[in-house]
Amino acid sequence: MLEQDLLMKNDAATAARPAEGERRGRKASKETRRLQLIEATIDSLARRGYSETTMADVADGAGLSRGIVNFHFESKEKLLVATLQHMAEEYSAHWRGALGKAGPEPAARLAALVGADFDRAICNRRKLTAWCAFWGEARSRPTYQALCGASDEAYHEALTALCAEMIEAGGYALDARQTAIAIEATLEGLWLRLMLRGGDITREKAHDAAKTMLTAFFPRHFARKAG
Amino acid sequence: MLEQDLLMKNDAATAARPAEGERRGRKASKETRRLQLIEATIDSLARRGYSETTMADVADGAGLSRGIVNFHFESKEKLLVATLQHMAEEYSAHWRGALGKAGPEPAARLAALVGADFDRAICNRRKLTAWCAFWGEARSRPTYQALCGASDEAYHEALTALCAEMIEAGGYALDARQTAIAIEATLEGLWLRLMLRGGDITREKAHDAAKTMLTAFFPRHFARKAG
DNA sequence: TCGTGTTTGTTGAACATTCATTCAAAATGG
DNA sequence: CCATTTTGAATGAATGTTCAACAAACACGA
Repeated sequence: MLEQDLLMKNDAATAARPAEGERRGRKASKETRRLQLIEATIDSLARRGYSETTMADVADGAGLSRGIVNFHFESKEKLLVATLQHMAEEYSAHWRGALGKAGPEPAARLAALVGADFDRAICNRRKLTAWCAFWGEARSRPTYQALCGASDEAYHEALTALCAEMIEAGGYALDARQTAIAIEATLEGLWLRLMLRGGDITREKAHDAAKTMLTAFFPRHFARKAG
Repeated sequence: MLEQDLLMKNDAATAARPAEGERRGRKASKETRRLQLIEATIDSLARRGYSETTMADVADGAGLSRGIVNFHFESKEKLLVATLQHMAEEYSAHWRGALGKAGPEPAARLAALVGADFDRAICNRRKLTAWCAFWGEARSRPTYQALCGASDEAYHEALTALCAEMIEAGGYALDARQTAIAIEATLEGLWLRLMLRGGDITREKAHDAAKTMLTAFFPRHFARKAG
């Protein structure tokens, strides 16, 4: 309930905000400060992990005083929920944008969808670590689980539809749903690998592995090239 | 939710009870008690998550007093490291065992390796949740990162070698290393999905998705079948 | 078998620390 | 001058660790 209200507010503010008025009015200031604290929270999650992220560290990271977080967010729990919500919205907007820019060809759209996951803006150590921190706590916190799942719901639909198109167009002997699940799992798994051993594998190599898999599934649409 | 809680409770009860007629109370050997506490730790991680796992909860879960953990393990940190180590060793022994039982055929060995990941003994909610809890903290704790990575090192080697055999035998236009990375990522991603939305997908369906992916990579070795 | 001293394992309360939260007071801006 | 925002110290709760006391197993001589 409350999370939804916050979500609506964020969306409304973002949508209604003119390109000019950044710091005019109390509301804009308030939203700016909230974003600043959310960014500091992501920093802290990435630097210290979930269990060692403290209100004091977030406040320090934002260069503000200790009590400020409880003023803008009611509690630590709500700050973290807002942070996860922010990341989920950013992720969702990102792949939707990538899909919007792609042409009508299913193969190109699929490549765009997969490529979006490896964009610098989304796929960097800071964000991946924060995501993984939330995943680690998701099982025991229904709110996190719902937020992680909600954004993927639409993603799963879009990907399944694309796979179905590809299968029909190319005459592949594949099950669309299972193929979509496998692709999604591979993408998440590659994120996990990038997170757990950033030195071992680069973003580009992970993207290459993802493209290799796409080629394996849809050889008639994607050209095979050496890694 | 309710089912999950019940499942967790059952698991906890199992761990706290004398498993397989092992001796409890005073006569329990040092190693037995350590294992008992490690199991209670996995229970607590699965039930409450990493950040809310406390020494008191572990001790209660094991049916022992508060100070006992600091006697057998020096500190909370060392208890958690020992727990992760225990899980890593169990995982390693499991896939090595599966590989040992498989015949000499590369395809059968590959199927066995992949199938091991979806065995009940390894792939259950309790263990997956505990793994994910550690993953969430791994980035900010080098010790965890090393322990997570160490077990996968050998796995990666074995899988890459198998892929190379398959590629040569079947004349596939694939890069062994990249294929291995993609397969590993898919398996980990499927684990993650099972963890994050256990109600949405079953262990069997995840295994099917993995087999679908194997078939896509090596169509001449694995028969294509629906479902 | 018994008695006795020693080692080992266990308990639970006390302690110190960390941390989220509260709030009165101060600062800021319209 | 009023409403809003920010500060920072105080507060109280939670939690990891320590430790003195206690109990069980053990060793060993009689």
